[in-house]
Amino acid sequence: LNSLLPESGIVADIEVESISSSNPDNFYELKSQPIAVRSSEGISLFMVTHTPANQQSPYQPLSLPLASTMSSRVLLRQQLMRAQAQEQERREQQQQQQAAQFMAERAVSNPSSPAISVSSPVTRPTATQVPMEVLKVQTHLENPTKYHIQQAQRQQVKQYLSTTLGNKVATQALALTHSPQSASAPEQGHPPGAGSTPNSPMAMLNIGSNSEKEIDVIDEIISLESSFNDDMLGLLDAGLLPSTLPVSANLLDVYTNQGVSAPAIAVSNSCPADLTNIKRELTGSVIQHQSKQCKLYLFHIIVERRRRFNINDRIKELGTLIPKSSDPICQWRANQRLRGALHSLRFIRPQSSVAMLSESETHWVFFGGRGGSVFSQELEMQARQHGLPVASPSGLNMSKLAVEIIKQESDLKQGAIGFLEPLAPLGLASTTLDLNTFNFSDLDNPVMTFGLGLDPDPSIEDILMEDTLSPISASDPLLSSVSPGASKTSSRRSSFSMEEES
Amino acid sequence: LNSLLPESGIVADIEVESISSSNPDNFYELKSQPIAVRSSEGISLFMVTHTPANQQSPYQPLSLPLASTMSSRVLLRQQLMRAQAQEQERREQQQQQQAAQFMAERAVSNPSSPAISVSSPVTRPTATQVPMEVLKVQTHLENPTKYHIQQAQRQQVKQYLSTTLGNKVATQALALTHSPQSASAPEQGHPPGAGSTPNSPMAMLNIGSNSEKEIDVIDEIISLESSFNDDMLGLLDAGLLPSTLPVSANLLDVYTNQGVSAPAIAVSNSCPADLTNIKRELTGSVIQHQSKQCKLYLFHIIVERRRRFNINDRIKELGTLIPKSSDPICQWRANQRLRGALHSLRFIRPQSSVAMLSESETHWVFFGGRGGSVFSQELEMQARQHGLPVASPSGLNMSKLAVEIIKQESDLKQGAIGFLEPLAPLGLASTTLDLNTFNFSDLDNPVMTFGLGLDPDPSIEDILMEDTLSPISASDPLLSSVSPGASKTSSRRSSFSMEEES
DNA sequence: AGTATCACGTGATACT
DNA sequence: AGTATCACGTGATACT
Repeated sequence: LNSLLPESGIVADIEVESISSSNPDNFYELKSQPIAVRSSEGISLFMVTHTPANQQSPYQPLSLPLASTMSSRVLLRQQLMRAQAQEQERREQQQQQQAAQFMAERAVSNPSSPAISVSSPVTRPTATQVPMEVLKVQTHLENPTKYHIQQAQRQQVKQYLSTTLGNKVATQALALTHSPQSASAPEQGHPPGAGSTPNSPMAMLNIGSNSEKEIDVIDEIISLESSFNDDMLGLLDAGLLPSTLPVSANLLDVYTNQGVSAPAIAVSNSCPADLTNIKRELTGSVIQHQSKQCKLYLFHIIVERRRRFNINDRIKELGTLIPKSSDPICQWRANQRLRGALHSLRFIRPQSSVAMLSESETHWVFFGGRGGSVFSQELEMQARQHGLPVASPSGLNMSKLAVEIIKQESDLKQGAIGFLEPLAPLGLASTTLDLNTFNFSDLDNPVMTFGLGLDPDPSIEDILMEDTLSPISASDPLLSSVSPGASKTSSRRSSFSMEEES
Repeated sequence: LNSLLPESGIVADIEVESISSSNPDNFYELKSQPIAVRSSEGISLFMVTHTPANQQSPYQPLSLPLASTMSSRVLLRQQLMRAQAQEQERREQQQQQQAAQFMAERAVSNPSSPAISVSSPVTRPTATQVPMEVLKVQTHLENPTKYHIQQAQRQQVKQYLSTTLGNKVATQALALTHSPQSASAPEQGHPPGAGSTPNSPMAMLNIGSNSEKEIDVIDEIISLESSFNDDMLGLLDAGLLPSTLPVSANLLDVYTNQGVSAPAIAVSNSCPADLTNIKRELTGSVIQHQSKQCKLYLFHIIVERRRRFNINDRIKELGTLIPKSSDPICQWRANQRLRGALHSLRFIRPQSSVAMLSESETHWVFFGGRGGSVFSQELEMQARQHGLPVASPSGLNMSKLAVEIIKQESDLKQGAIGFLEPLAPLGLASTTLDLNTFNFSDLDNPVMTFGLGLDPDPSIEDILMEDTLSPISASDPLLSSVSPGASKTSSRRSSFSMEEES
């Protein structure tokens, strides 16, 4: 049985592939596969390893006559897809054999036997063969994308199938893919996603926790990963690389900001499993086609994918930091997350103008505080009581973030004057302002202004709800010619400054 | 002369094209053009307007035999490029004629006559023909991308050339492209970017300020924009569409958040000019090839482009809100901007745990404040003075963001207790804490804990400098097989929790 | 050459 | 059908 493990691991992967490929709302990685399967009879492009010295592209495009209008990466991709298709066909045959073998060996207690139907990609089995509970996903992501959910579904189906076909396969697949269910015992055979600490962020930390037990499984991982590498080719079938465990540990570090910070906040995780998965898909079948270009090509894809994940995870994390609106839909989109973060940062800290002011010649004292809050209301009231000049530009009302006090003389009278807490990170905080004892008349020639180009301060609720960022519509000038009959009326009011022309 | 204007506008555009295409570090839009020019002798694909009922793609791919492995959009793009190439050739001939005409009409006072060399794309003129001052860019973007700078360069070169060839062309080009120099009089003929309020954000508001004078120029814009539209085909050469000015006004509104907020902060502007430019490039030459698919195709490109710009602009804006590090390089990358924003938001507002706590059964009082600041130090000192239990988990020291006080009884003794300013936006602020009068012994059974899953609080300087986000390197597990001989030693220390297995 | 960044166009998909 | 969103792979490019 142990000798079958490498193959059985691949079989489990393929089974999920064939399930979801027959599913009408299937998944990203599949989009290239129907083409790839057919490409064996269509156009056939082979990679030329002795490329000419065309230095324009870093990937050194092939010099086939057809390639004059096609990029080198297109060729590389086609070639990868073709190799994948062949590999897929080969493994499908193997899998059918093996599925039959399993069925013969074990008495099948489950009447909806998934192992059979799954192995035939021609029919449309989907939900009828796999119980619906398996497709229910519990994730610790706050706003999971459909992408994420589908990935979780894939893994759950994978585990479900593996509990039927064999436990070793299951643990292998889960040790790779960060599934929270890897902590719950897979031997029980019940569909996952039922209980077992679903939302706990600690679930993420269980990755590879059982890895000591799965040396044989890790061997397969190594073979898949190192099949991608020229220099490790000699070790491919040996299965005794010593640096396996640190590699798995690193995979955790990467997605938790190296453990330095934020253990409780949603660890960046939108698609970490896919990185490994897709790499396996990309690399598992091209062992025999390795070259320098191919390596660069795959490296670039992986690196760029990682960059995207980093950015997206950070945007999602920003979404968790801004105050929640009543409508959860508002935080799903990246633009709205960023918008909320911008607003939150803006009314708390008066951004660049502070740094600018602190470096200027005149002595500025800047009181930060949120408009509408106790501080700014109090400051405004005191300012008015003392008859200070209050500049309130049109469109800006008194509920502003910042209150500036310009003192014409060089220094302030000693007292409890200083910067409020929000300015502390700028290194500008000295003492805490005590409103009870502070008196504006202690300053010589104070001048108080409001606004200074800061935002008006509607409630954060309004900011998140209203769409201040001009959703693309027919009134958009860029699209007005595309979608006719719009923006004729409402947008005319917005005037630009005509007074500028000299 | 007036009848020549539409052509001269195109000529100015082409001149910049040919300059930058001969420049080794040239520009994005050019990448497709060498192929397009050559495609007239290479593969020739024609668009079939009576597409079959292949409903898989929303763009209805063509049913050519070759198209089986190629996507519909690839075909659309190739066809667009081909049309562009033909248009380009036609305009180049026209331009050469016109340049000669201009040279014959006027005495050329400038010895480095750019009009001639520029019109021949074969040679390598670049900096020798155009004075270096023209290539110096002054932008109001705080962290301009190279993309932005090159765009500004293009426009400055465009204006420089137009001051030699004719003023009308200059004003037309600038009215389209948001250049800050549009306010300074282009008639003076000196290279732009010298003085004239370079960094003022008000410069952005001058877009289209001279538009009243340029009705004839706007005609050309209309013809370019509406050539993209089926329904406006009848008006194409008429040049009397009434809704022109609102469209230009809208273009401003779109990129200033509809004028509601943030007039002084860097208005989102990374590439607004390009939207118009590229659309002109895309559409100017495909007048005769319009169809439903083509419209959808271009619409999708524009919409997606806009989404990208929105996200990027917001990320850039976030970069202006976080405290400046001494090294300006740190803020250039999107990931670091987001990282800084995350950190800034995190230590000011204790994110979701606050909302969670406020809704819980037990009564929590939460004091926000930055670690190391006066408040938290003071709170810590007082807590220790009163012998309160202080929980300080390993790895977390006292300079933490949050200080929690759990009161076991239902309500607090009345006093000056409340939430600090940073929590006001959550609606949790009641009164201001006065440290001078507040006494911890006023609370019944207070328990003080630090941490609560909040970040350790290094200085913002450290956060921005250090790369806590695991830059992609050879030690990356995903890449370890690609780049051999790394991550053997250092990453082994990071352990995962082995205690989980039951 | 290794390790990144960015803008881009593309296909799939969601919500009216 | 109109108007969006997202993840993706790709080419160009930057910095060692």
